[in-house]
Amino acid sequence: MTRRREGATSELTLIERARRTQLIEVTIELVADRGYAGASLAAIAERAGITKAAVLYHFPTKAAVVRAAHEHALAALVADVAAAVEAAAPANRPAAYVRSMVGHLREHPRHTRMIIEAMVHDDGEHDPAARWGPLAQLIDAARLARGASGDIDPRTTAIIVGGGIDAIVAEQLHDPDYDTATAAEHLVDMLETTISR
Amino acid sequence: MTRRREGATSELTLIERARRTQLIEVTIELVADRGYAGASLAAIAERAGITKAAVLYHFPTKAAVVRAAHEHALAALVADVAAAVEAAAPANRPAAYVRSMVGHLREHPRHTRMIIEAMVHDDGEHDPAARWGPLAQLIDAARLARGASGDIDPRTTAIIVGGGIDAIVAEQLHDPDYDTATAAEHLVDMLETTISR
DNA sequence: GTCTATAACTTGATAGAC
DNA sequence: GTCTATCAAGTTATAGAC
Repeated sequence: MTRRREGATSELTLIERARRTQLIEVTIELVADRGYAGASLAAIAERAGITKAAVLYHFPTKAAVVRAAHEHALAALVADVAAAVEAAAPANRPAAYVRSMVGHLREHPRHTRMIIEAMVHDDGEHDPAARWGPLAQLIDAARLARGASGDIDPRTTAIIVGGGIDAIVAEQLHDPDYDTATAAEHLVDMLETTISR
Repeated sequence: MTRRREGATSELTLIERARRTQLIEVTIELVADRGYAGASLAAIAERAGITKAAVLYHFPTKAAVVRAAHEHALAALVADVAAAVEAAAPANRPAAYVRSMVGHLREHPRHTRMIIEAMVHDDGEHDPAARWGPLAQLIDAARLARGASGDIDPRTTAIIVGGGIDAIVAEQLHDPDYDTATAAEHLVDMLETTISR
């Protein structure tokens, strides 16, 4: 009975890749629907149409399944935002960051819940600086490019804006009619005013 | 074997009130330390120094214990913020709201975790408008008092600022040295600039 | 008013048949 | 490669003794 290691995706057969992908997808759906607590091994197996033991054949532990699901959702977000940011001029990158992140989260609501759940629940392992660090750097660079001279704290600005993004997305999760694009522009306005000082 | 109903606190004896209070306190601590998932009936009973059955004598279900703990933390926050807001002139109330909420959450970190956990996890029952509604009203009133005329959306402003408050407090939870007072002033600045238009 | 004892169930995980 | 069968440990909750 061979047991799949957590990494080493390069050595997996096609059907194993498919199963892993399927398990990651149902786990994301499950976490989005019922939260971390509702994503039990039994529930994951049921949604995938296989047994608990079969799930644990493809992943060493339940935690590994959830971790893989989280990493999948996060990687998609990071790739999307990074592409949008790099396509913008340095002075406009903070705005591009806000717009693309709100846009991505709106377009992938289940990924969003997965990421939020992991952020809140992943005990200790989560580093907040990983969240606000990149935006803080973009703000610094943008201010340099614009020649702004006031003394703002990029860390706090990034933290506040990050929280604003989360809140906008959370609102849209509850009220699908909420206009996140306009809200994002509102947030961009506030950010622009702050960093232009 | 009489069974306590959930409400009707007025009819409780003194020692029952003490037990209820104690159970609420240990539950808040437990949720703050280990999250919703870690706050099992067994854990609550152990911290309170009684048995699981004894806990369920004072509350009908485990969910009722957690609900009571959440309501306790929330009531303290609301009372504190309401007092600070009412003490301020209408034009300054949005700022008072931000300062007092950040201040309260900083001074009661365990209550904070409890409230966040409930916000994220309380399935569906939670109404986001209850969060941004009051601040949106304060913003409206402040703009009226100042004679501001631009067209901002109080709802979105309130949502963004609420998210900013959460993010500041979350950061302080992870880095106790983070200066939330200064961060709150930063957020107040952004808010003031927005609503003065 | 608080306990012991236990019911009834779910959890994640393993061993071994096929 | 996926299954059945089983596991020990955890969960909430109840019944009834004291």
